[in-house]
Amino acid sequence: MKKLENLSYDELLEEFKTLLKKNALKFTTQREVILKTLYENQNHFTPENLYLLVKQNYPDLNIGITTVYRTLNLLEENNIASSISFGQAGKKFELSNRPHHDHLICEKCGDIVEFHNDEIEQLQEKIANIHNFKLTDHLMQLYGICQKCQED
Amino acid sequence: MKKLENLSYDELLEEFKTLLKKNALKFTTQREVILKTLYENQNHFTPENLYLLVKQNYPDLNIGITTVYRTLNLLEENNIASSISFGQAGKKFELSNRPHHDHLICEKCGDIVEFHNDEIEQLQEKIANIHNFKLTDHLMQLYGICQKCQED
DNA sequence: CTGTGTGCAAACATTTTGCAAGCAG
DNA sequence: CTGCTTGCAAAATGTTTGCACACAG
Repeated sequence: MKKLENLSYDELLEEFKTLLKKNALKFTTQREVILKTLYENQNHFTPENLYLLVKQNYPDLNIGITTVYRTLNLLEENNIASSISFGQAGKKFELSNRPHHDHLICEKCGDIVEFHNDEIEQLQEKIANIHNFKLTDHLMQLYGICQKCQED
Repeated sequence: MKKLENLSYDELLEEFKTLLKKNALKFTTQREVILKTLYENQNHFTPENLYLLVKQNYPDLNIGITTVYRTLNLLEENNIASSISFGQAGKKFELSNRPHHDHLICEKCGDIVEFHNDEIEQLQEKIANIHNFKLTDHLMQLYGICQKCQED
């Protein structure tokens, strides 16, 4: 699997075009706009949110939410985007070009600190191997009280 | 928050009854049967799966899936059960009386393997310390493809 | 030109809500 | 008795599919 971390928009776009060509799929305005919107707003989007933002930013392009779903699934299947599940609240998607990180979350003030720890990631691989899983992703969130809130 | 790890069924039931009494809620056959079925099948259930199993095990009790949803939410709100999200595939629930563990989840078939790794938990503590957080909890889910699905 | 992509509406799947009847306390 | 609880049906929510027209290659 190709590593997409830290790609610029143009590089990401090339990646997307290559993938489309390889599968005899077509490069359309809708697909381009969705990728661009995801890139320009380094955020986690629900399909609905993304749909509304695209509609707002490109009012002349009469995009349908169906296309947003189809494109997000296409991007995810090809590892250009990834999603996190939220129960019946649905999924949130983000591009795969950001460096990997996990979250340390303060339960009192909601502050989020990003961190990365290779040692843990290696142990996670090891655990997956033991169970014969091919690891594709992980979610690690540590909950606690930050220093500031401990002092209050 | 009360610690429910390793409680027997009777203790769990007492916990549940106390909770119901405290909130002027009623102890019904349906609620008892749902708790019991969760306990006797130390498994992760979707509401649908649990509903079908209860129907099968108690054919005389004409239970509705609505009640299963309502009871699972009640149990979760009161920390007697907890759930994991699966995008549009919904949630899976398990009782909270079991020793701490994390989850390895197959993205294709939804199968869940439990694991526990002290080394990782110690590293998590260390990370929290570096950022001056007092750790209270964590969520760690590894996503991958299980051996069976890799073969397909 | 050919066949993929699109938007729309309808279908689906999962979960929640409104309601009248049932039953625990 | 009182009012919480239940099952049913309908609604709500989120996502996918069928179709005829549009358009990229």
